[in-house]
Amino acid sequence: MSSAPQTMTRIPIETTEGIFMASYSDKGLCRLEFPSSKAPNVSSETKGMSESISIWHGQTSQAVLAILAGKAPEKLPPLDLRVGTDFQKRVWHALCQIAPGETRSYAEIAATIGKPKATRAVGGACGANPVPLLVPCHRVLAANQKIGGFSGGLQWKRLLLGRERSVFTMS
DNA sequence: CATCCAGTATATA
DNA sequence: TATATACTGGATG
Repeated sequence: MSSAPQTMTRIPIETTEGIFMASYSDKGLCRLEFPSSKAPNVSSETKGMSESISIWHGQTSQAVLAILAGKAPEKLPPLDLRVGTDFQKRVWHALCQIAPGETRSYAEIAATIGKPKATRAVGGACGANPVPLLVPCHRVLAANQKIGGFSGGLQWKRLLLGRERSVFTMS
């Protein structure tokens, strides 16, 4: 597959923690980004937006806000996860099974997908997760409930876990 | 707590 | 194909 010009629509999501950026393709939510900076402009031009994307964005916004509040999202938009190996998809799917307030270890996730030794690979899959929050990669702690690391910024992991009243150990 | 080694998947050259 | 890397885990000092 070589360069497929996808019509990506980027729409900001305003939250109490900042402006998230949601990218949609014609298949669904393709990527979700943490607030990069102060996000000065919030154009949110809904001109060339299709109806589908408008609906998806509503669901995404609701889901993000719910998660930031420490609750489980009621509904999720279709995720366009064509990018990603079978292994990664298995990992992401396993992450979605973690209930709010619950935490799992990378070893547990690895065992769940049938690769109990691929703990490190699981970490890599989490880091490659294009849709954080919706796929609760932040609920995955290292062994012994250590906070571990987080590609999007350790700060987010701590914040989200705190929102869900999850307990974790400092490394 | 700091270091080192083990075993797996992915990215890049 | 070879090498480096990753949101690890376990053993060791």
